[in-house]
Amino acid sequence: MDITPFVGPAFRQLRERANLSQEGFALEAGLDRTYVSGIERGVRNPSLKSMQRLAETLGVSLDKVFVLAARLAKEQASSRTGRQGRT
Amino acid sequence: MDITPFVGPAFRQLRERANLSQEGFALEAGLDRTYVSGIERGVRNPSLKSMQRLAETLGVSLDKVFVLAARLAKEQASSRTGRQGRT
DNA sequence: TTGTGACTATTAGTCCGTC
DNA sequence: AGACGGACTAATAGTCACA
Repeated sequence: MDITPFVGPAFRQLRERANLSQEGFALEAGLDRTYVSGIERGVRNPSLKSMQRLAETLGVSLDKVFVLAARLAKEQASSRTGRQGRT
Repeated sequence: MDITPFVGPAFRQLRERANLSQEGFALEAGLDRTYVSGIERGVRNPSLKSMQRLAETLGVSLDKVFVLAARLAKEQASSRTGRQGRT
């Protein structure tokens, strides 16, 4: 299962949970706002270190981001087959 | 916690568990052997897609690689404090 | 069977802006 | 507040000869 399209959305969800704007988030992480935008939309292919920086800024361990991404991937897969995910 | 130095070793551990040589593994993944070597040793900073490709070749989801990496990071941290990890 | 330095082509990541 | 584009520089992808 390819979870790469869901890593960006996972970051976005965590950022929104933390009540950060994209720009504020990017600034804190020391990255460009347009780049973070691209990552969240899944159109960029970030490096390991970039993702680590983003995770660190959000105060979560990187593996949790990927676990969330995997969950999002499964939710979308099951929504297409009508199966119910975590409520 | 920065788990980036443990992502490469996590890949290595999974590869060895699968009884693959670095060369055979690289070949299957369609990558250069020396490139895989660099990733496993943690001297490379691979992109999300590169890691996805490696995980796919190993037949595991990417989040599991990161969970393993996080476990390795914790094990090393606790080994320095004398605490015992998973046996 | 793997590690390493050096290399080029490609992409990550920045900075300017508009919508 | 965020999507999106162009042009740019720094870093990575991917390869090789050799240890």
